[in-house]
Amino acid sequence: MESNAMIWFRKGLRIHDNPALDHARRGSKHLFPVFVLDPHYLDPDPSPSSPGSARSARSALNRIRFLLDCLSDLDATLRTLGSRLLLLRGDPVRVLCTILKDWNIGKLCYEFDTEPYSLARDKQVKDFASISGIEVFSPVSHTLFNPAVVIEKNGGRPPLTYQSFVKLAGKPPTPLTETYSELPPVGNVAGYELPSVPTIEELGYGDLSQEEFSPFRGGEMEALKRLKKVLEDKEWVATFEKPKGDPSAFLKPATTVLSPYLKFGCLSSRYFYQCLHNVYKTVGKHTSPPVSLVGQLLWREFFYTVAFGTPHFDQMIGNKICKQIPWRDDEGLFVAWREGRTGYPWIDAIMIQLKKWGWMHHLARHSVACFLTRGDLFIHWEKGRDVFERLLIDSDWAINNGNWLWLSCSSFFYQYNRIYSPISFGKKYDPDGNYIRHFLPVLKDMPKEYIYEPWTAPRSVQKKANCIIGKDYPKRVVVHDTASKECRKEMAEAYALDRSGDNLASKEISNGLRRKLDDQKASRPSCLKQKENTDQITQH
DNA sequence: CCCTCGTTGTTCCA
DNA sequence: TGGAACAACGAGGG
Repeated sequence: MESNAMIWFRKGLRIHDNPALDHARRGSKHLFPVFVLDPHYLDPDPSPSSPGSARSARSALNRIRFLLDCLSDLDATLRTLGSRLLLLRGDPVRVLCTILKDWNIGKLCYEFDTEPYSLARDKQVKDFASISGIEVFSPVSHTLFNPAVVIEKNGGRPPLTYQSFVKLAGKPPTPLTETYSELPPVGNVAGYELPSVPTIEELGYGDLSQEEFSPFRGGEMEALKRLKKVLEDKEWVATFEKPKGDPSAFLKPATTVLSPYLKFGCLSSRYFYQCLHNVYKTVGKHTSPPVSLVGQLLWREFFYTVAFGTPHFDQMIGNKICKQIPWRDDEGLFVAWREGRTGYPWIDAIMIQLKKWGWMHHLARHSVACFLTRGDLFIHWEKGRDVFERLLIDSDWAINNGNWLWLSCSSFFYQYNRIYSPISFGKKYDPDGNYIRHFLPVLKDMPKEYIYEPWTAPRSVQKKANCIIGKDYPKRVVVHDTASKECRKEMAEAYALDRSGDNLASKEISNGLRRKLDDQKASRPSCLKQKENTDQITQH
C-alpha cells in the first residue's frame, strides 16, 4: 500500500504543537495538506433578507480576511518545508470523500472539533473513510482539555460554574515540541486545479478600497510574534487582572488580542499555557484564575466544555440551561443597535469598532450585549449573537454563545440587577470621550461634558460642534433609566415563570410558555419604539 | 434543606 | 477610596 497521508486543516491553522500534522507526516511517503473553503463559512450574511444586510455583509469581511491571512501564512510556511497548502472549494464532505479516493489516501488526520456543525460534517467523512479502509486520526488539540473527559469526570454532566470546572480540569497536557526542517512532499494531484490562496476581491466581494479594515492580521507567524511581545512584559503578564482592563483603550488594547489566533488555532492554547507558566515561574508573585491570563484560557475551556455537553446550547428554546425569557421582537431597535445608531455614543462607538475592526475589548462587548438584552432593549440574545458571530474576527461558537447566555442572564450569571450604564460605565474609563471621538467622528467636537449624553447639549453647543442631535447624530432610542427599570421587572417576571416551569425545557413546553407570555404581553402597549421627534420618557 | 459564593453594576455617602 | 444599599439570583457543597 502506498503511504499517502492527508492533514485536513480546519481550525488548528499552525505547524507548532499540531498532533494531527505530526501523525500525518510520520512514515508517510506523501503528505497532502488540505484546506477546504466551505461556503457555509464564507457566506457573508446568513440572513440576506434582513434590513441593512448589504452593509453588514461588507463588514463581515474582516473575519474572512483573517482566515485568508491564516491560509496564506500556513501555505508560506509549508513551502519552506518542501510542501504546500492544497486549497479546494465546496462542500467539505463531498470534496473530502472525492479526493481521499482520487489521491489514494491511506491515512487521514484532522484535529477534533467540538462544534455541532463540525461534528456532523466530520462524522460523514469519518464514516466514508472507515468503509474505504482509511486510517483516521483525530486528536484533541484545540483545547487544553478534552471536554468529553471533563464531562465524564463530572458524572456525565458539564460543570456549570467556573470554579467547579477548574477543580475538575486538573493540569493540561504539555505541547508537542517537534520542529520540522522538511515535510514529506505532496503526491500526485493530477486532474485537480489547486489555486493559491485567493484575495477577498477574488472571492467575489467587489471593490473594497473604501473599507476600513481590522488592524489585526491573521496567521501563525503573526500569532507567535504577538505572543512574544506579550510575554516580554513579564510584569504585565504576572499582574494581569481581566476586570481591571480599560475597554476604551484602542491604540494600545488592554488585553493580549490573542483570541482570534486561538480561535483559528494559529496559536496553540497548550503552548500559550506553558509560556504563561514559565513567566509565572520567573516572576514569582502573579494573579490567579479567574482573573489572570491563565484564568482567561480556562474560561475558554469552561465554555467549550459546557457547549459540548449541552444540546441546543446556541438557542433558548430546548436548551436546558437557558432561562426562558419572552424577549421583545423589535426590528427597529435591533437595527439601531446593530448599526450603531442607538443615540448612546458609548454603545454606538463600540458597535462601530466592531464593524470596522472586528474586535473590541471584553468589557465593551459586555456593555453592548447588556444594552441589547436585559439592560435596555430587551431583545433576544440570539440576535446579538448572530451579529457578533459574523463580525468578530475571534468569534468562536462555544465562547460567543456562552458569553451571550451569560450577559443576558440566561445562564451562568443571574444577577440581572447589575446593569451596565450606557453613560457612566464608559465615562469612568475615558472621561474625555476620546474613544467615542475616534469611532464616531460626527461627535468629535462635542464638548466632553456632553459627549456621553449629547441630547443634553444646548442647541447652541450642538451647532458649534457641527452635530445636531436628531439630524447628524440620532436621538437616544430609549431612556436608560426607565428602560432598565422596565427590563428588571421583565426579568423578575420571566424568572418566576421559568422557575414554575422547571424541568420542562422541552421544545413544546417552552413554546407553550412563550405563547402564554406573548398573550400576556399583547394586552400591554409596547412603547419602547424609537420616537421620531420627541425624546420622551418611554414606558411599558 | 441551608449556606456560601460568584471574573468585570451603580449610586451615594463618609 | 472604600463601604453600604439597592434587590436578590442559583449551582454546588455540606
